[in-house]
Amino acid sequence: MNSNAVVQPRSFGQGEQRAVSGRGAVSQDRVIFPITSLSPYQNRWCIRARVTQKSVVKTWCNKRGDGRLFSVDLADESGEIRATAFNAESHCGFPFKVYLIQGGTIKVANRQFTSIDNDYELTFSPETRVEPCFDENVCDLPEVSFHLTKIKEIGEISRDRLIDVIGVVVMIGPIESKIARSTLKELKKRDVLLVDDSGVSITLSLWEAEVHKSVYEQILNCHCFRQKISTVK
DNA sequence: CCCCCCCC
Repeated sequence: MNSNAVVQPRSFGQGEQRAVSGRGAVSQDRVIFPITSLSPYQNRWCIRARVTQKSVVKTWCNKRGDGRLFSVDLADESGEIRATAFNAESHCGFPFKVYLIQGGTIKVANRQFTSIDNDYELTFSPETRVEPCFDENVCDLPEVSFHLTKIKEIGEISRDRLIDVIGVVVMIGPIESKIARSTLKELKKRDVLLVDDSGVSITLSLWEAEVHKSVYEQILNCHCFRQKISTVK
């Protein structure tokens, strides 16, 4: 995969302006749609959103093909949406700032891979345009928002949903070495015990690079964790 | 179009 092939989405042209329809916020001559109003049936929209999370650029190779992708979580006053850019649209220099984003495909989100509370997600296309937003009121836009699940309620949530948990690390296990059954690869594993104000504890398993994250070593400090549910013991 | 997340 050649990183030189990475292309920035086109910015709005200088003289290119949209007619203002008379309702909704307006930013840099664009009518702004709330993130929660986006759906597959809505094809003319522009959102004004803050980047609250971003992934590393990931490459994949499987029987369906290969490529690279990058995803960001976007938030405005109405809510959040996950956005993914593939191949030519993927670019890694997306700082945690506010952008006007227009164009792309809205599809049904897979809740297995995001805790964002939105039925849809956005896929960047060659038509997607991204422009830094310079409005004064962008400071009103939310930063990361967690949708917290109480540890006591984790058992009631369907398997394989990604959830947010806030808790205290009360016990840290040793770093262990395991052999993956499928690949026979050696894996580092560490269990920590997490407790919250619902009075219940749960084991949080850390793998590989996660094992070394110092955030888990601060016993009795409070942190937010965005984790996937697997087997509940 | 990713979407793997492993061990006991």
